[in-house]
Order: sequence, then C-alpha cells, then structure tokens
Amino acid sequence: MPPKKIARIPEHFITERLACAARQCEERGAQLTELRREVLELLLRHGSPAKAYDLLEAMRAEHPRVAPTTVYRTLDFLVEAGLAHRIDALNAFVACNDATHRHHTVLTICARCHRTEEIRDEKIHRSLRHGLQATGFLADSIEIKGLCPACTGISNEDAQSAI
Amino acid sequence: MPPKKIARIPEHFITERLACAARQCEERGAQLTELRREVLELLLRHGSPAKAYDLLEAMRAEHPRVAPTTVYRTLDFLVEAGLAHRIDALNAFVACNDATHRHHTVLTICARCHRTEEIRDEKIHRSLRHGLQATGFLADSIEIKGLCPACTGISNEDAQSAI
DNA sequence: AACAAAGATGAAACAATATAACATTACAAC
DNA sequence: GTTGTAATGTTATATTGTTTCATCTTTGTT
Repeated sequence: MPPKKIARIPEHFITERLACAARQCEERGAQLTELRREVLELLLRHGSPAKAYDLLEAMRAEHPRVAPTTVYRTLDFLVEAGLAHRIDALNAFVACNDATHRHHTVLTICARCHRTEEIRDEKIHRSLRHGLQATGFLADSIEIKGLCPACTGISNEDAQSAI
Repeated sequence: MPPKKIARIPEHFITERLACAARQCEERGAQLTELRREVLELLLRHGSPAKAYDLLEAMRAEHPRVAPTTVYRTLDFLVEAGLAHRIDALNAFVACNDATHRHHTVLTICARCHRTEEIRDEKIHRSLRHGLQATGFLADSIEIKGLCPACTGISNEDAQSAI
C-alpha cells in the first residue's frame, strides 16, 4: 500500500489560491460561482488527485442531493478555466497550483503511490517543446507515468499496487 | 467529426508483426496463446486505438461467449509483454509496432482525430530522459495530448470533438 | 420595469469502462 | 497420476462518465 501521506495544507494557502482563482476568472470573464468555488476548495484541501465520485460524496455533506452530472460539469469548468487538471492515468482531478499560464501542463504520476506533481521547470518545458517541434505535433498536456523518487527503491517488493 | 482514415494495412505487415510477437514471447518465457494472438491480431488490423468493448464485440464473431474480463486480461498480458499500449487519454489500446525494446513509451494523441503515434526518435527520448533526470522521477510511459499536424489548422471550426 | 438570451444548476436515467470472486480447464513437473 | 501453476470461463458488480430535459439565475436590451 502507498504510504498514507498526511500533508498538512496551510489555511492561508487555500484562501490565497481561492482568491487568485477568483481574480483569474474575473479577468477571463468566467463565473466562479459558489458551487464551483466549493469544488475547487475541496480539490485544494484534498491536496492529491481526487476522484469525481469522492468529490461527489464530499459535496453531499453540504448539498445532499448533488448528482454526478453536477460534479463533472463543475470539474469541466475548472479544467477549462485552468484551475484544475484531469489526470487520465488515474481518472482523477487535482487543483492546479501554478498561477502563471503556461503553454502546456506536464504532470508526473507515480504508478505506485499516485503522487502527482506538476512540472514547472522551464528548462524541461523548453526541451519538450523543442523535441516535439520536429514532429509537428502541438502539445497541450503531458502525463508522465512512472515511479516518484520516494518509490523507486521499494517498487519491487509490492508491485501489485501499480496503476 | 474526425476524418475517417481508412489506412489499408498490408497483410504481410500483420503476419510479420505476429511472428515477431511470438519470438518476443518465446524469448521472455511468456505464452502467446491462441486467445492472445487473436486479440493482438485484432489490434494490429484495427490500426488505430481500439476500445476494449469493441474488441469484445469483434471477438464474439468467433467466440460468442467471451466476457469483458477475458478481453481485459488478455490486453493486460499484451501490455505487460510490451506488445500493446494502453492509452489512458482514450481508454483504448493500440498494438505496439516497435520491436526494439525501449526504456519508455512516448505516445502523441490527437485530441481531435484521436490519431495516435508512438515516438521513436531517439533524440526526443534522450531529451525527455535528460529533462526528467533532475526531478528524480523514473519515467515509464508518456502520453502527450494535443493536436496532430493534420488537425492543427482545423481545430477551431469544430472544437466539440476534443477529448 | 419587462423581456429575451445565455449561462448555470437540478434531476433522472442510462451508457461505457473495469474489476472481483470463484469455478474450471490445460498442461507441465514431479 | 497427483499436484501445482498458468490460463480461461462465468457471473455479478463496481466504477466512471454522459444524455436529456426541466428549471432557475444572471445579464444585457428595449
């Protein structure tokens, strides 16, 4: 089993990200409604990739009658607005914590512990862009599956929890 | 709608890939059973990413009582054996047509037409490896979503068919 | 203010994708 | 020929995601 990571998320970080999201939406003429703000907050507090149906459950604490559609619609909005990412490798979603707007998103996803990181190193982005240039392919988002640094050593003992 | 691509797949290519797959399995002590060979053949003939349930239907032409489990298990085997790739972005599978064994797989997936290509250019692989080195992340497979060369021009007219 | 249009949400049904659990068969090793 | 292992069969069920249509809200316009 992946080690349970209880990464304590500081409150000020949440409020700051929410405020930033509000600004971003305003600028783009998008409506960060109460519903959308709540889902984004859940994602931020979750801190790691969250499943749509887990979010649904969480939503129901406040809004007992929420349906899957609502959650998926809201997540679509957040992804569209650049406030969250969908992770195909996990069928899950994470809040985006990169306020700057980049060309494309690059995520690393650990097959063992599911830890997911957004790569922001400009050098890596450049080398990706550069490498792809010859192919004529216009990249939008990139998912890199493998083993995170913490899991590289221990992956053989129990390989059963791979993606 | 994505343009219907009727890429004619030469027969000799299929048989050659199947023979090669048999060799690869033998070398690795894996059993390319009749069932597995058939699924691989379906994948090869399909030529583009195939859904598990489409393969299931196709299987049923010959074996009317095949269940989803069977197909998924067989696909797992093929992926494990390096004979096929799972494409998370599409929930689909493609036959691998790269006999050489690489460190990792790099796929580009067009969000509009779903055309999927395996990048084999060693320069790109190197630059990916190199870029990631600093992060300590050990990459296994990479999915790059975006627009293929053929779709870059026309993506705005009908953006509805994006992934 | 009255209205229309667009955007957002509610609600129910359902479709698509994937796995669990357990039984059975095939085949090699002893 | 018994035993062990890998492969397959079978049924049921879990998970993930979409369609469709109704209703409500906001915004801009006359």
